[in-house]
Amino acid sequence: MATTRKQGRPKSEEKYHLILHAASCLFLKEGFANTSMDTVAKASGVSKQTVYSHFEGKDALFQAAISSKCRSYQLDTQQLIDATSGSLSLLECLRKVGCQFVRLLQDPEAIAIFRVIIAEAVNSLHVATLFYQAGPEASLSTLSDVIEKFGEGRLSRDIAQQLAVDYCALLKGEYHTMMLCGIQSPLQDEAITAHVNSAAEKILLLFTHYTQQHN
Amino acid sequence: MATTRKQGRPKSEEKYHLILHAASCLFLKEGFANTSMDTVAKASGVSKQTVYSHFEGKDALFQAAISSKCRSYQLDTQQLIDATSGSLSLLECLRKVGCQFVRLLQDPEAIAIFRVIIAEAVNSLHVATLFYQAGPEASLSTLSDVIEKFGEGRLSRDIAQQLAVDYCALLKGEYHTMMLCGIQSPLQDEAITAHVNSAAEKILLLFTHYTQQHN
DNA sequence: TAAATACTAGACCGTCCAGTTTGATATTTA
DNA sequence: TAAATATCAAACTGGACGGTCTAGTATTTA
Repeated sequence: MATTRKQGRPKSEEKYHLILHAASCLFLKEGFANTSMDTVAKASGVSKQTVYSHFEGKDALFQAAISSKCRSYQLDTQQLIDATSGSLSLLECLRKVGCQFVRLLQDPEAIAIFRVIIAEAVNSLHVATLFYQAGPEASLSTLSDVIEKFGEGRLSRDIAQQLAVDYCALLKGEYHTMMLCGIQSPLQDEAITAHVNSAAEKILLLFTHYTQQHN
Repeated sequence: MATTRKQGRPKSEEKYHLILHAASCLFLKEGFANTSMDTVAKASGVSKQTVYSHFEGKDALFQAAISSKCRSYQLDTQQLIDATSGSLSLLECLRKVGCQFVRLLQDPEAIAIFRVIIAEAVNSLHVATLFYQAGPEASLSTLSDVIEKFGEGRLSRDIAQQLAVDYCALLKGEYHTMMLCGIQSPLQDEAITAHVNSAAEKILLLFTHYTQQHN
């Protein structure tokens, strides 16, 4: 019944996206409480009633906005898989994925999403879950796959996963917390490279330690 | 002029603390936006006017409340210093401080502080800075001292600090983010021990690696 | 064309809330 | 006692905001 035509003027898909886009920006910039439905309507160039015709209420709009943002914030999985199939060493591979990961962590918009999610976690556990699965969990699982692949059987799935978590943790370091608190600005490219290299070497050390133990 | 007596009835110190305590609880439980001055007054058993006589406004009250909470959330530095002076090995010492640290990270109230700080970071950068210095930064510096002491000169201050950051990062792992997002409940004691042991061993591995390089 | 639905602009409602004001009472010092 | 300040209870102000309603216009299908 996907083709069932409804009578009357159809809802404008364009307006739907205009609203969603404006809402995303506002929620991320101002937070949930400080964003009013009137402002959203004004910012999307649409009447307030139209906002309510596309979304049930403020909560629904928030959920839709965050969900849409989550979709655009993920590691470039395909590129990483390609990398592992190539001739890269584990260290080079870790560097590559580490850089992507740090860039993601540093992105002001990603930080803004984190902030708003954490702020509303108590009231919108569902949204927080959505975010976590689409974001951190997905990234971790990608990274975990990469590491396991390099283990070539000498590494149990568990250990690979643990190493992935450790690598992410080292990459975050103190920067992530500081950025969430707003007391650290994004790193320069050189600083990122240095930080990633240092973390990657440490993980490599752990990796070789665990693979040797298994011989 | 600290002893200058003012005329008239003096402000009640007890009421000041009642207000501060009630405000802390409410801000942590409900967040800044969802806590009203009327509620604070009611919860402290005091008239609204009295609240405004002790604190300039909502912002000032928030800052005072968070500051007071920060003071009560720090690693037990003295105990840790004692530990390093004793006969504990580095591994045992790392375990000890790691357990304290993880317990701190898991404390629901500490999580609540983090949440409210992150949520208000944009509007109250000053409070966020206060919090970060009194909390994470102080912990890190303590831990860093401990590690440096065990290095016995074979470890530069920089490397010790880096190891401290790494250890904290490993201890946080994914748990901290998940707890901030509200999708992870505190670990049981056994799980904490296991997690801490695993992280401590990894840091020990890095520690010996760095100290050997320096020989 | 007629029915149905989307959309607009703006008024409107009820609620919540930070902060002020008022007028009375309590406590402290001079 | 008198002046000064704190405290209380409660009303009040001014504004923001989520959500609804209205009345008129636009668009689409039958």
